[in-house]
Amino acid sequence: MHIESLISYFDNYLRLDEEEKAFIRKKFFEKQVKRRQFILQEGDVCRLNTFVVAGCFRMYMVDEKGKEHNLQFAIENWWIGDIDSFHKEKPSKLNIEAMENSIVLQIRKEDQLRLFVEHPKFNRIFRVFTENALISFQNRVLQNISSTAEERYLDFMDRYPNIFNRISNVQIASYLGVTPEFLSTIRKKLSRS
Amino acid sequence: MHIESLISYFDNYLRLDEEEKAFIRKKFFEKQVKRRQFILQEGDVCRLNTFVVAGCFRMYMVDEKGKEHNLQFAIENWWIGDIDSFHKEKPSKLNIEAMENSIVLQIRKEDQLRLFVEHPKFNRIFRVFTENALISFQNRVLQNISSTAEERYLDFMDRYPNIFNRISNVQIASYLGVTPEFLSTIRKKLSRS
DNA sequence: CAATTCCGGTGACCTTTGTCATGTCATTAA
DNA sequence: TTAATGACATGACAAAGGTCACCGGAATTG
Repeated sequence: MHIESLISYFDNYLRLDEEEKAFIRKKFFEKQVKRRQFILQEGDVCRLNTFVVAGCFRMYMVDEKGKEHNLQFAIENWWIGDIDSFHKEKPSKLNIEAMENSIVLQIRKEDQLRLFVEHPKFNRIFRVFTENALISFQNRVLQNISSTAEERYLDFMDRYPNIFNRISNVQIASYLGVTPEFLSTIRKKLSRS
Repeated sequence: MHIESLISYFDNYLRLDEEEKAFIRKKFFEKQVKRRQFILQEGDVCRLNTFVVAGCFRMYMVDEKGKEHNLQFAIENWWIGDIDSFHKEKPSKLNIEAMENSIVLQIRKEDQLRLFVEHPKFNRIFRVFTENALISFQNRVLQNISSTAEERYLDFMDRYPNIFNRISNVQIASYLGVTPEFLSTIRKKLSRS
């Protein structure tokens, strides 16, 4: 049922023919993920590419002090996975955890490669996804080295209202690279303006 | 002459046939860039994808206070360009400047798209480039939100010795997101260990 | 429903990093 | 060769952000 959401999603980029749709229906499989469950844990190889149909995820790294650093979130119509581990088949240093009960569609690496070979249209579509992700991360790096934490917080609020409104401040602080206490200070200052 | 470097470079990824090589020779053109010259300036649309044959470049943004923030460097065998401007044909907010006399090979967007359509092997090769770039930026974001400036400086030194040894500390500081004065403090501390 | 966990805020104190002015030396330009 | 510019370091002072302990309330779990 949810597979049609994914087909719709691809159709927004490039119209799919029946053979392409059949391939999608055949190779993607649906999974229910409960809150606090993982679809990737550090040390494991990331063998699946994941499309979020419903719910919210965070991909994070735990540093040597045990502190968690959120690299990215993913909500409906977003893809998530550790592409480094996925393509190089090496153990991931990242974790992907459901922040609420979620539904995803997943495809194995070998099936995704078949998809690209047998249906080159997907090669193009996925390259656009990767490019868009790269652009986002470049902007994020620039922002991290040129803006204050307050500016980054306001920008996050503006840019991702659908995420901002459903995750806790602790998670936002981790994503921005500040402590929850400091974020609280920022919020207090902003509420006075 | 330098075009053969590029062909060699591609050959490391996937063996090229004669037709593919002919296309490369035909569509890429060489350019000499003097130190302090730009191959992209903010406000212009980035219409060229650039491969560095010799030399060193930096891609940076100037913030509203006039401060320059280095997003990335590029030396021999690296690609550089503002992919956001390149693909969406919108004015760039970035500048790409030669840090020393350099030689590059460049291809226009429409030729690159022809390359992908007529020679799908390049679609795959460039997707690998984009994925590798994305992985680098993800790691950089993680590092920026979880490490001290000192740790980032040491990592930069280890990871990019070929860049580290040919650019000034002012440029490194800008890339790391710290002031030159603070970097000087870090270096002093390190030289005492 | 009770116990536990998590979230959000607070405050004292500390560390990291920034600002600004200054001086010296190296490099570049005229 | 000289003048100008840029790089690098320094130090006093300031700002941004972190640490730690604590408290109250909301959400989650059993």
